[in-house]
Amino acid sequence: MDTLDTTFAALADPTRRAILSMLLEDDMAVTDVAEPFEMSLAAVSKHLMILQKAGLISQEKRGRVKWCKLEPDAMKDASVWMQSFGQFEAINLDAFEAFLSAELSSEG
Amino acid sequence: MDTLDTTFAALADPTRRAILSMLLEDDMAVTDVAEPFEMSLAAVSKHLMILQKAGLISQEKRGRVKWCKLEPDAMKDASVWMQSFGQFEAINLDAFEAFLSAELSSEG
DNA sequence: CCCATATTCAACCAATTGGTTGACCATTGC
DNA sequence: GCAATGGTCAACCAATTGGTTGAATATGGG
Repeated sequence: MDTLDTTFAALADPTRRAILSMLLEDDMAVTDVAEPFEMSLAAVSKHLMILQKAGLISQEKRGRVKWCKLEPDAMKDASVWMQSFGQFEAINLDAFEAFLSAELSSEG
Repeated sequence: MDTLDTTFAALADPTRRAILSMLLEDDMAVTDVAEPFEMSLAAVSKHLMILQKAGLISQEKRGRVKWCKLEPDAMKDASVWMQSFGQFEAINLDAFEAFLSAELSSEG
């Protein structure tokens, strides 16, 4: 299972991206995640499954409530992959990292 | 048409990602793009259409040959969107843009 | 215990996706 | 002119996707 496949596929749906944005604020219960969407709870539950399988969220059941938590690290591989394209075409990663450390040290 | 939808969907297929990687090297004719894949030319042609509609490549016909060119800027929105989830020091865009200007000015 | 709440499961459906094949159109070169 | 080359179109197919509904499961509270 290529993780880039599942990551990009998970991100290709606007409902799922909206859910991720919501979770950026705070962890949420499934029912609360579903509330703003004009679709059934079951549909949102499926979206959450897809996000979980992609590793983009984790879910923990406490009592009868299942809490959803953003797992932003799961975006890293996809982000790095994209980085080799884009306006990053000419990027020299080593140089960029050196630049970043220079920035950090000068910012004190 | 949400461009994030089409961008992420386009990137969710391994064949299309492979094509983009190939085009990173150089512009290519449709037939040459198709050559390494174990699928019909028509199938690859469809993939190229999807990439083009997502803006990730452009295609220009010269004679009977259609040339495919990577259009990396089309990844920018998606990249920025992902970046809002943080954690990725390495692709901090502000820093990256500063890096690019520094690169440009030093290259003369 | 019993009801309400929280969530998933299962069956189903329409639309989309990723592939095939064969016909078709455009261009090039002998 | 005509055959070969480059590429798309159209019809088709199986698998997947994103949604529905109704039933099922688990938990919590009076």
